[in-house]
Amino acid sequence: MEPLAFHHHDHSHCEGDVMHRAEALAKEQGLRLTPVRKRVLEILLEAHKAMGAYDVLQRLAAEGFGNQPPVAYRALEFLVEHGLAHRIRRLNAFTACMHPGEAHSPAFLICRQCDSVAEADAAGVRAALGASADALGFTIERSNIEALGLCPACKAA
Amino acid sequence: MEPLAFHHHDHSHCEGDVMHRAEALAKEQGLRLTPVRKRVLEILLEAHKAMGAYDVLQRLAAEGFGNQPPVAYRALEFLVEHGLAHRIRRLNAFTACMHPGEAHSPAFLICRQCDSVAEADAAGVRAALGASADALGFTIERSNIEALGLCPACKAA
DNA sequence: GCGTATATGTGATAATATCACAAGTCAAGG
DNA sequence: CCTTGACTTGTGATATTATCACATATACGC
Ligand SMILES: [Zn+2]
Ligand SMILES: [Zn+2]
Ligand SMILES: [Zn+2]
Ligand SMILES: [Zn+2]
Repeated sequence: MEPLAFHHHDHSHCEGDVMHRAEALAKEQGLRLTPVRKRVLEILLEAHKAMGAYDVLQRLAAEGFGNQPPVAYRALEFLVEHGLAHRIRRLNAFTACMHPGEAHSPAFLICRQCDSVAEADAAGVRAALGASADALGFTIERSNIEALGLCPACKAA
Repeated sequence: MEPLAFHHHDHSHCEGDVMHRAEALAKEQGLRLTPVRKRVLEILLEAHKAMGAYDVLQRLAAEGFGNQPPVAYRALEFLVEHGLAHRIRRLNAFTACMHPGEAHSPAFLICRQCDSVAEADAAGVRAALGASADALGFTIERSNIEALGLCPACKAA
């Protein structure tokens, strides 16, 4: 898992690459990556940052899709459900997954200055959390791990 | 840090105990634990689970306090700000801190069945998260760590 | 093609959160 | 005592986020 967000990279390439993997994944798992869903994923990838459902909706409406909230929420829900996007609760927002297919429950690093969001490796974090939960007899099914702070770029400035 | 929530305990005692510590803490730090703020903390302690701002507001209104959202939100914000309560983003809700004073950035274990919320020790989790962030040059200022799953009681049933 | 499950469009509404401004409280300092 | 300024609360309005209900359309298995 590479930490794309905080390093310079050919973004158009990363867009295409992730999109390509997402489509392959959908085919492989028999998911229906319909036009709306695909477009929402593209929008998230283009933005390369967390977007609110209504921001996404605005883009969709401008392109001739429905303009009611459920249109955006349903597509986003689908993407999150199938690991193609993530929900950032701290921001009431969504972001494309940069590592579709690689089973992961990432941690999110959110820059309070520039609003960029990076997926960090959370294997160690999950292990520690699991240990704490075990000690209490609690069984974890899902988890949200989000950190707010300053990204390298904003720290420099 | 004891995991109160998932074990039987004399709840009225725990209420009084935590409240007592919170008041001592407020005095010590020159915080103004006004009637509304104190009452909100009591309400959260009585409930012993996460409550939405509007649930709290309803209780306040019934007791003669203001009945507009800012009344609840301001008190809750104050409590969170000063470590007397926590915000559970996954639930859009708030819960009293069971360990006021003890500096901690806890992890929350949320039962999807009975909605109980426990604060788990997150020292190890924070360390792991910090390491992941360091590797990306990201500086963490705050973090939310929330896990959804089944508590011991609901697992048994 | 037909029937069924799934997906989308659309209007309405619910739930959550913030803004703006007036009025009240409180603790110094003069 | 009175003024002043910081903080707190009350209140109405509004913004933002999310879901419901139901009709229509599309895709898929047969
Ligand atoms: Zn991801
Ligand atoms: Zn930044
Ligand atoms: Zn706590
Ligand atoms: Zn439970």
